[in-house]
Amino acid sequence: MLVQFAKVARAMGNPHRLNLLELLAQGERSVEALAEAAGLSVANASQHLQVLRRNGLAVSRKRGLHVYYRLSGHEVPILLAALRRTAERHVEEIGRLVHGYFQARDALEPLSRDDLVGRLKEGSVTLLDVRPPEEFAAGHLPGAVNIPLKDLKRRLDELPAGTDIVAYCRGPYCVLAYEAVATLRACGRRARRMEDGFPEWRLAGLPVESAGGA
Amino acid sequence: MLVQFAKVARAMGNPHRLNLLELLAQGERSVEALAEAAGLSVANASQHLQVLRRNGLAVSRKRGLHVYYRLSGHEVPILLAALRRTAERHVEEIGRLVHGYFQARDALEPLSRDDLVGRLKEGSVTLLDVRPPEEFAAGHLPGAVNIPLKDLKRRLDELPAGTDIVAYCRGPYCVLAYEAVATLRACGRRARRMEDGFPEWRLAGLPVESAGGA
DNA sequence: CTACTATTCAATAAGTTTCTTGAATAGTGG
DNA sequence: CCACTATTCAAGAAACTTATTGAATAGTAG
Repeated sequence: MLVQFAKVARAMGNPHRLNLLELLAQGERSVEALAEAAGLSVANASQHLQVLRRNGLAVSRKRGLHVYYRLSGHEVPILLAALRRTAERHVEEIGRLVHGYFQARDALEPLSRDDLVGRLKEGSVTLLDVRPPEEFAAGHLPGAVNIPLKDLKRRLDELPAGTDIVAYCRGPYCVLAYEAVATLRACGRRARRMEDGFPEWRLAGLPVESAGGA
Repeated sequence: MLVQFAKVARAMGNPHRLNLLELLAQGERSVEALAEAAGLSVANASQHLQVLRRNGLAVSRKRGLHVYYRLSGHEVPILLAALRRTAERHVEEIGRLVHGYFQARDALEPLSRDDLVGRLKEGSVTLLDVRPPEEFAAGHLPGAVNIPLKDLKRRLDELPAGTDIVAYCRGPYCVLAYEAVATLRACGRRARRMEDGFPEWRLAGLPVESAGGA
């Protein structure tokens, strides 16, 4: 029994595979797209993905030429979150990183999911998704505007002037939203970041919109 | 960042270390005791424990000649539980085991923690802890009687005759309570098992009694 | 100070993981 | 059926993990 559990843990015990899992948490993608996004050779990405599949963390389906991978179920992001939380709390090396780089930016007034839901109902905020368009297309928060971080300065006028802006990205270890809020404030806008990212939102069972219409 | 997370995952990626973690979830213990319980040489156990410590999963303190290890915090059992749940759901090999050996025994009427709390208030059950005395001493459910599985037949008369017996052990993957219920029923007693074990009970913040008086 | 114990350290041999490379497979469009 | 593409497979070199051994360290009791 423990041997099997250890195999699953070991499947997560490689940074590239963790990276692939976080990418898969954004939605289904082909091997090629994943390899590209993770900065791996296709053969290598394929091998890592097979490890994830063999250990029940991901599943794949073939559609035409492409093989699409996705996470095998809801438990996987929960497991990833538990791993993050444990690692964060206990490894000093990580502790220093989190409380240096990230906590320095905590002044950016994180807004919890619940608070955000309330403010969206009031209509008092503009929701900004700063992830790349592919990820936005795969799924996003209802009503969100997509401006990838790198285009933000250029496309600033697409954001209504009067309202507060709430930015979100991939999750607690993604820096996109932090950068976006910093940028927006530098441009004189009132901006905050959402505490979590898209995967956590979906995980919480909250409504999601996607490009395909579904 | 991902590199650090991967290290933590990898620290759990060995069956002996998972076993040590489950033992540590029972309470603090010396290297020697852990080595003995896990069936490892002392040097080997020491090395595995150091891996756990280096990755923030366990901490140690020296008291006299002995070094005592324990889990580093609440997040660790949560992480272990998440790992179990994921592995259980998705690895077919485990699936077969769970639905063979364990589910065959599911007729042993598992009682949830909440139901148990209710029945304890009514006073309609005898609570039986079938773990070894050391683990019982380190902490147990309030009011529980400790009869290790191997002594159960011999000490049957210590259990009051009229009431239902609810047996518990180390947790969902521990077989002690299953065996105990089977044994008790074979002896004509009305017995059920508690769904989880002692670590889960403590994790849920429910009251715990221990030998030292604390 | 000496004998003794619990734990850790260091070295090594066997096994596993990882990345790279190039070839094999399977599905598509003409 | 052919050329083409996406993915997987296979083999090999380098880097890591693991269990075992025996020696080193640090604390206790006499």
